[in-house]
Amino acid sequence: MERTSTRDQRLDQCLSAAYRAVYWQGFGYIIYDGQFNNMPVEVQSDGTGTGAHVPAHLTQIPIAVINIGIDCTNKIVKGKVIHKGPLVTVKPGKLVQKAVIQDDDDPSQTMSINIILLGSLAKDFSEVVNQGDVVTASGFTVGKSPTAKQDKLHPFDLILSGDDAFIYVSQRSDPDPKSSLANRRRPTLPAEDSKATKASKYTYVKLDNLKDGSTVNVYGVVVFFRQPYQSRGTDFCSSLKITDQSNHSVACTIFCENLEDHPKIFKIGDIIRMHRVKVKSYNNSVTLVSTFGFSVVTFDGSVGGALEPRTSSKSFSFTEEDRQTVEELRSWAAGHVLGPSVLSAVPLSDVQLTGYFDLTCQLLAKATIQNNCTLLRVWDGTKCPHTLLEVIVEPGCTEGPTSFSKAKESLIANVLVYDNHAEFAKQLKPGDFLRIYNLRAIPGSIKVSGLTSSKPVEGDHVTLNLHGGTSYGKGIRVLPEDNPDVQKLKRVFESLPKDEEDDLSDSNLIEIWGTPPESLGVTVGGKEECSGVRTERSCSHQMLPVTLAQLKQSHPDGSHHVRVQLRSFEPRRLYQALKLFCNKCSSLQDIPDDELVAGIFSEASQRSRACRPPDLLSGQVNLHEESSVSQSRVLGIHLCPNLIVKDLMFLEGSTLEETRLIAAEYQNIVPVTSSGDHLALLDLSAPFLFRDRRRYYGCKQCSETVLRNLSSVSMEVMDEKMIANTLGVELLQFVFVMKLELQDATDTLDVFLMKHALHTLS
DNA sequence: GATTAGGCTTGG
Repeated sequence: MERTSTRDQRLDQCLSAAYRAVYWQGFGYIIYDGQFNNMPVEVQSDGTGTGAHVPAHLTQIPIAVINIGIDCTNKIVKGKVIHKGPLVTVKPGKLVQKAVIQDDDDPSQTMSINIILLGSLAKDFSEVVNQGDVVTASGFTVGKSPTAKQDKLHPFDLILSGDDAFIYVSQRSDPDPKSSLANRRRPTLPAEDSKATKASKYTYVKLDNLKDGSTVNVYGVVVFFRQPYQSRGTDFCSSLKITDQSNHSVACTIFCENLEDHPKIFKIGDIIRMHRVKVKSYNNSVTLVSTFGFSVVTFDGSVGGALEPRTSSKSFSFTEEDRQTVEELRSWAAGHVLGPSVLSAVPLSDVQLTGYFDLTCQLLAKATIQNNCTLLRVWDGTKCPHTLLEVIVEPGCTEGPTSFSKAKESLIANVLVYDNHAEFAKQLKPGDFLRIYNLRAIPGSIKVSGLTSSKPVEGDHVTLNLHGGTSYGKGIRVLPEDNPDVQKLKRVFESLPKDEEDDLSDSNLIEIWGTPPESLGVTVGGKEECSGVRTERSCSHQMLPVTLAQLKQSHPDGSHHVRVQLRSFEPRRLYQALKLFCNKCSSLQDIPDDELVAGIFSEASQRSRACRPPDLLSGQVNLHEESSVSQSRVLGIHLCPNLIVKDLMFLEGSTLEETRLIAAEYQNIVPVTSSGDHLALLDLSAPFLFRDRRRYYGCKQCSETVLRNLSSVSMEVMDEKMIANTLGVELLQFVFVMKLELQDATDTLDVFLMKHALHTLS
């Protein structure tokens, strides 16, 4: 950021908006404070099955060709809604709705893509569109899918936001009688429906009616489960136990090669539907074992919960009858004790000194402790009443932030996971929402090969361990964003007081300040090895990322989350990032160099006449310079009568160097010049105050300096703010400013990062 | 159309 007028002007222009909008959150990501564009978006909900409302000039493109580079202008994407997530309030008034659509025109094409709807469109969509509807989207943008790895769907997302975005609902096959909007639509009988009707109707056997050797379809409520684990054969194995209204409980063993195909069970009480399980007798009990063509779908078990099927099945049928079955099982289960674990979900604040429990939490950081032991640093927004194990981690072993603010740190629990769970933890990423099953709270602290430090043995201590093995369902599961418990957690996090220093504490700043920029790895990375600008940093924000193109269209006051590449940054050296900022007029300027300041002092010194203002205590010091005896100068020293001598001194006629030397001895020096009988401050390009070895500057534009009636001045606290206030100076703030040039596939964006820096300068 | 597993902890 070299000092050029054009650059300064640009900075000035940008800053008033950018200052409000952009916060320094570590250099890895940006929060852009703005609201989603709230333009009304029409959802055409009374389609007749022909897509007649879609304007003719729009061209349909297949889902398979969607790519970040495509031109989305006048393009439409059509697909059947195979999954509809809940309407999520990211922040008050900011809605997000996620759905998955599948290419419906080409049955051989099974590619599905996530569509993300923002703002009012999200709300409309959530009210009007049902699973099974065929929708046509236009005015979308394409973003990289952050969940592609997990959901195995399309590598890109369709993002619908703002007034260009439209959803045309052209068909639906499964009317929801509860939706009044849906009822307004004409009953449709498109090909879709006949296809659905053709699908063989499944019959489900109650659990008290299982005949040995038969292959059946069943519904049940989960009373026990363990996460799938690698069997000694070719498959992963899940074992679970289910029950139903017959009160019989049946053990099930499921073998599937792919983890994806295993039942996605999150908690006891989940509802499960299995197709093609074989009834086998073992130890005089009936069991169910998966057989060829096995498929499974699970649902949340809470009464009134969303009816979101969790399945990897591409072709998946769900009828009104299914809906009823699920609801009936939910109601039935609500009145029955399903197992001890149903009560085992415990927040950190309720952790007992001894016992096992399930913890729903967010992973903030993780670290390898030993070959078979990984530390998970997690939180759920509540504070554990017991002293938790502290773990010392060797440098370079941590993924995610290595330190947090005090406030956040007090909410973080260290969980040690062993063996198979340490192995599983390799795939976890900071920010993931987790449920840790059968976590054990052990009273007292345990040393882990000298790597843990026990606090003084006072009060209650507790260590959280997830021991190896899968007995009692021990395990870890990553919960999806739309999970109701995850939503709850997010709300808790949002309600916590904002923690400004969370990502860049003072100590971190000081560390950066003292570190050559080259070794900072450009600070884009949160990982230890910051070797280049492409290091990835994940953060714990829960907003869906938007593209830069979308961000540029938004109003500049809300929060956005972008995933971008850093193209360039300025300045290259951190000290060059230090600027002066005026809170009043938002102007930004460089700190004047000593040469300029010395010139101002020198000029003022020559003008000075060492006057004696009537309201101050004044004295003079005659200076005879050895080098030129002919020239002597007079330093004027003025003190406020009602202030202690050392507290504030107005120094007249001194050079910069002299001022600096005197300022080393006296606490507050205000350099002045005289005009007639009155004192005046120097040109405000020079510091107006030398205090505690720091120099303070005032805004030329906003200051209205007054150095009269100083006799009546009294200050309760003598600090730079009070002094500036007394003198009519608008105090300039020290700030770090960096300019980043960001890019993604859609656009580039210049971003200014600002952070108040005063407390780090010494 | 073979095989896997068939809950039930204690320890870093």
